[in-house]
Amino acid sequence: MQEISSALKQAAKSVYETDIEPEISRPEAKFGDFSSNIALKLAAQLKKPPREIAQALANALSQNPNLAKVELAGPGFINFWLTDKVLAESAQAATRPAQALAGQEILVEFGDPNPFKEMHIGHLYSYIVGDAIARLLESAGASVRRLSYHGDVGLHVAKTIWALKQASGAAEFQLADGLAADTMIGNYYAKGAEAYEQSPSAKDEITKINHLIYSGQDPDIKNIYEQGRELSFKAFDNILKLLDISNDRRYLESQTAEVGKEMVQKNIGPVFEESDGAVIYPGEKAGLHTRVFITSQGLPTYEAKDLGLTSLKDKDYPGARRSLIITASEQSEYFKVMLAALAEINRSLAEKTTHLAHGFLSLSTGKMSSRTGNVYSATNLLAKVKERVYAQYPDSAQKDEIYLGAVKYGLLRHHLGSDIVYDVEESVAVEGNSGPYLQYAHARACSILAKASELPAEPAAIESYEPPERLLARKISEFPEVVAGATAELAPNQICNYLYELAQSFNKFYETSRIIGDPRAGLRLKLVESYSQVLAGGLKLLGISAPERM
RNA sequence: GCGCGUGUAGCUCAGCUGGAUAGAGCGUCGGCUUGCGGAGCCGAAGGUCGUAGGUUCAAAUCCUGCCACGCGUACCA
Repeated sequence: MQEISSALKQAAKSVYETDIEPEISRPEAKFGDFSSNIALKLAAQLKKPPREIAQALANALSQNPNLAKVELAGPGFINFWLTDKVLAESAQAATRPAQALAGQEILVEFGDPNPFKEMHIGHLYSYIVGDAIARLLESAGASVRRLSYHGDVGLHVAKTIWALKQASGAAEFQLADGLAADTMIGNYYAKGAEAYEQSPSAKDEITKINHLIYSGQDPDIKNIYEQGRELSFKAFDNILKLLDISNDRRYLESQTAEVGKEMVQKNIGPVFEESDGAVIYPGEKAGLHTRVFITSQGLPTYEAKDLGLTSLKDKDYPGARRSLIITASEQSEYFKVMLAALAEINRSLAEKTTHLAHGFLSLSTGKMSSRTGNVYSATNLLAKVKERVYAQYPDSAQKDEIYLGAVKYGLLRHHLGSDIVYDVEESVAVEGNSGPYLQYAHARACSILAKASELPAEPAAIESYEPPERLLARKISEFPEVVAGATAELAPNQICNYLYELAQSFNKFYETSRIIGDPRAGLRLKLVESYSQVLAGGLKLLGISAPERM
């Protein structure tokens, strides 16, 4: 691809004395392996018919030994066919990802559930998509630091602690294990939140607890708080371990408050303004919202704290080239304001920081009500899918890989910005575009390879492909480009699309091409091998396992 | 009101840095199996790409207006 591009560039230069960066694309199979619209682009500039230009450029490339055929088509496209030999080589090499980000340190913040509350499905989505993006960056050679940020202060904490005090204190936490710990915390929060709404006396007590948490004066509260926070994080760890998602460092809101407040106060005048006793950033001057950074009571808001967080990250990772923050899209506007303020304080830090918004996740059945904290929890969703998969695969040793793959793929296959309506049945359906479908596709290929390995090796020296073989080889060879594109655009769903198409290509090939025992077994086995490696590699980028049987 | 996002087949979604006849899954209808895992393959029906304009050789894709839905809009996070 690179080679065709530079050859075209050369040709344009020598024939027409013009500099242009040719666009090469992957057209439908009938239009060749690669295609360029360069002649159409040049037509206006050179004031010549596009087909004439295309013909001249095609002639210049027709002698290239790696190309089997160069043709004109349509209004002036140039279509290229690789020789089967070159195609075979590129399919073989497809499993090696390009190291475009080698040596770069990149920070990725995602997940961000709050302790003293249950992790809900929005956090689950954020974790899964953030992890996939981190994996993409890692595959390109980057050193990724997975970070998260947690609201460990505030009214929600007081509500949970109030409910804990009503029960027997944090001691009960000790009893819960695995995913149950998270559910238990959620239950306490729900009790506290309900009491806060329903009972004036409870509301007073909760407000009082909130102050005591800040002051740290009451040893009993302090004890419950510290234990509760630790156990909350343990509960999150249990979920993350299950999901095979790692987390390098947690930042806490209680750490960022002072740093952020200081940053704001130092910049009152040049950046921030005082208004009605509060300190604000006048975002309206730049078409953004004006937001409060320090309240009239002198407390830093989330805005100020997040400013502090960027500074903490910068101190901890001074060499980081980029810093991504992944959250739900409801925070998009807010982040623009925060980053605009940051740009005025520390331009280079703001420039390397990017906010990435994902859509809202809901379930095709069941509504969420966020009023009482009765949101749909991550553990509920996982349990539901697990139950469904366990019923379908009672004897499989891969039950857990299957249900986790179903959840991850079901979320990741969507475009990042759009809202998702998650359908449990669809996500576990084995026929259709699902995680289990791809896992099955992989297991089937592995089973062929396992059988073949028991037989004597077949020679692979066949010079040319039959059509179904060629289509599969072509699809396999696209993998590195797809990964590069998905990484550049931070779009894991492009990997999903590709893998699904890849599996379809394989199934078509498989339908017509006998492998074991066929005279072409050697060549075909090589294809199956590359295919299963690429499929497994692609699934790995999504954080999905590729079982050899299921 | 203003800002951001979304609007593509009955349903769920790809495609959006302009390119060839707008794709897939589910669902519907029809076909394929004395064989490597049929969880598959082949075919049919199904589309004013929200809408009206504009730019262009070429628009689902870019620009503008309008409509619908979601989110945000100063002391919550």
